Amino acid sequence: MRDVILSLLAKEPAHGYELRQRLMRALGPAGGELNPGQVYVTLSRLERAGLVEASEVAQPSYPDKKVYDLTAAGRERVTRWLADVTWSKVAPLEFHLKLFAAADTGLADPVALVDAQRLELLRELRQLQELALREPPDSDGALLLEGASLRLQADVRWLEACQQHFLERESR
Amino acid sequence: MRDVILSLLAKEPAHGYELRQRLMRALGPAGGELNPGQVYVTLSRLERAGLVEASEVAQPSYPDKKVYDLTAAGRERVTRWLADVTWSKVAPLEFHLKLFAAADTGLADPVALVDAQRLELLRELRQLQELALREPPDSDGALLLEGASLRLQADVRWLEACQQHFLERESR
DNA sequence: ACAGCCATGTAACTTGTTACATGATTTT
DNA sequence: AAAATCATGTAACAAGTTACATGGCTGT
Repeated sequence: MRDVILSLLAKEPAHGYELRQRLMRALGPAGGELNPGQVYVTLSRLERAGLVEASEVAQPSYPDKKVYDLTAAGRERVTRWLADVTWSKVAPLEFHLKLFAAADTGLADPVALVDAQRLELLRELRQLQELALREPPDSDGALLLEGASLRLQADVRWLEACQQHFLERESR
Repeated sequence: MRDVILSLLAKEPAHGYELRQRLMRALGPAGGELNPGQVYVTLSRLERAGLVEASEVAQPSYPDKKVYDLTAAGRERVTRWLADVTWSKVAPLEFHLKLFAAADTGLADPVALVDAQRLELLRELRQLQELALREPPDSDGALLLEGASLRLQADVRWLEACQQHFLERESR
C-alpha cells in the first residue's frame, strides 16, 4: 500500500478519495475491494514519516479536501521503489502498478524496468535450477522447487508480453 | 506463520526451537532464513488466543523447554486451514506445507486437497477469462489479467505434478 | 424523503519483523 | 579458549485491516 499510494502521488497530487478511485481503476476488475479507511490510514502514516505533505483545499459546495503531495524524501523513495527488482508475494499486481507509475511519471523507463525485472527472474531461475541439482530427484524439496520454477517461467513469459505492450505503445 | 506453526504442532507437540528447525527443513533451501524470535512471538500469541497450550519440561543437562500442544480450538482451526482453498500471495509455499501437514497428521487426504485446489484454480481461471472478454483487447487491464492467467496456469500445472507425486507415494 | 455520492478520518486489533538479551553445554 | 548448539524470550516498530463515525450535497 505504502509504495503504491506514493507512486500514485508521483503522477500528480491528490486527495484520499480520489486516490482510492484511481487505485481501484488501476487494479481493474481483478483488484477486488478496498476499504476507504485504508487509504486515509496510509496517508497519515506517510505524512508522519515525512514522505508526503498535505494542504487543505476549501471547496465551495463540497466538503473540504486535503490534497497530498510528495516531499523530496517521498519522491526519492518512489524512485528507489521503481528500481527495486525484488519479486515479492504480490508480484504481478505490484509490478503492474510500478510499470504504469513509471510511464505516468517519467521517473523511469518502463521498457528498462521490464528488462531489469526479466533478468532478475532469469537469475533466480538459474539459482533454483542449481538448487534442484543438489536435491534428490522426486523428493519433497524437488517438488517445491519445481513449483517455484514453473511460476517464475510463467512470470517471465508475462514480462515478455509486457515488453511487447510497451514497445507497441512507444512506436505510436 | 500462525497457521503454519499450528500445522506443525498438529503432527506432534514440540517446543519453539524444534519448530524452527522443522520449519526450515520443510521449506528447504529456497525458504531462506527465519528469525528465532518470530517463532516464539507467534507461539505466545497463539497461546493468548487459546489455540495452543504449553507445559514446561525440565531437562537434566539442558535448559528447560516449553512443549506446546494444540487445544481443541487449535485442532479445529488447523482442520479449517487444510480445507481452505484460498490461493493467497504466498500460495506455493503455504500449499506445500499444507499438503505435508495433511499427510503427516491424517487430518485430510493430500490427493483430495490437491484436487480441490486444482478445481478452485480452474474456476478462477474461467472467471479471469470472462473478465478478459469484457476488457478491450490490448488494454492495460487485459495485460494484467493475462499475467494472472499465466500464473494460474503454471500453478495448475504444478498441482498436477503434486498429484503425481502423492499418487506414486501412495502406491508404495 | 431517501439513496447515493463526495469526503474525511479514528480506534482497535492482528500480524510480521527485527534487534537485542540471556545463559548453559558440547565440540573443536 | 572459542565457537557452535540448545533454548528462551522481550520491546518496539511497521503494516494491513476493519468497524465505526460524521456530515453535506445531488438527483429521483
